[in-house]
Amino acid sequence: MDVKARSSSGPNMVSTEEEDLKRGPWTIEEDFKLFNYISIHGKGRWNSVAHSAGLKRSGKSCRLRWLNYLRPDVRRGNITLEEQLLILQLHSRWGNRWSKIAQYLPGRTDNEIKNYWRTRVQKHAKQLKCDVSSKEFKDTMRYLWMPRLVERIQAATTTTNTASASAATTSNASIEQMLLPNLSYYTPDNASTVASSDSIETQVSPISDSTDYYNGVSTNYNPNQDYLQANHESLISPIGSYCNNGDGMDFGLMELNHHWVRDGDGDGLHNLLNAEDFFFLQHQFNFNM
DNA sequence: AATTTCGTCAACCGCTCTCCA
DNA sequence: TTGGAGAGCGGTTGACGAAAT
Repeated sequence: MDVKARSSSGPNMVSTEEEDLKRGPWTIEEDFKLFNYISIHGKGRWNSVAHSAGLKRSGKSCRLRWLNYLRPDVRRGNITLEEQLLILQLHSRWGNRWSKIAQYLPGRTDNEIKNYWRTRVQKHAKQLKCDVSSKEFKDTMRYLWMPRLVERIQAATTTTNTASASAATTSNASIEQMLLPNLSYYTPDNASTVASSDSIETQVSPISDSTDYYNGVSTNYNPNQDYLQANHESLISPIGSYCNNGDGMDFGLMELNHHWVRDGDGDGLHNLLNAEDFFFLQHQFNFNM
């Protein structure tokens, strides 16, 4: 938050002609008010939502809080390998179009993806002593990093196969559909074709037109539900109240989220690059310089 | 054990876009 | 056609916990 910009009217408050607007971290009570208001009335105009919900917040602030934290379909937790790969692919295509990239990662927010890129990817670019926008770094991502991620995803999938054949059938289908075309996509042999093509758009599908893509995962995970219910016993259940108010309460999206494997793979063990990967990449990168 | 540095993430700002009267 | 209001987007910042010294 921008402390410098805060008014002298009090902590976390900013003066306006109409009222003092609160800023800074949201309290549980504020979350509760906003969540319950939208559960009952839907979203509407954010300024009126803020006012009607009894929040001394700007509409902008309410919108952001809803989108990044409170909405039922938001996913929290570590970025999975599949998501990492997708982010790299989509960023190579669109650059810093975070909201566009986020459309392809159900439940992830543009803010989260942006943070991920800045903290993880840019960090590794720095470690490799190159600019994240340089050709060298992009080539490293394309020809080394992404195939490496695919290998690890496939390895993880193989492990899953051993553990559970039926679950792996679904998982394999999803991963292969998403990733295997990209394995051939990111090869030096077809680099010139790839660099100028629109092929990514044909390989990954946005939420709106790819229902097949998300089939078959049974996990029902709603962290916000956990959070809010843990803190507010009287809170209206998202499940119970969202289905019929018709203004953006999209439980279809919650179903779509289930596509992503939630097995804890996004933890330290599977961060963007583990030590082995990093040495591998560093060696390759220096070799290519 | 205390201090410093680093990494992550929530939330803000300012700008642009879109819609509507 | 135009101007205002609201929404959305990308960049940036500060708080805070974890890791390192």
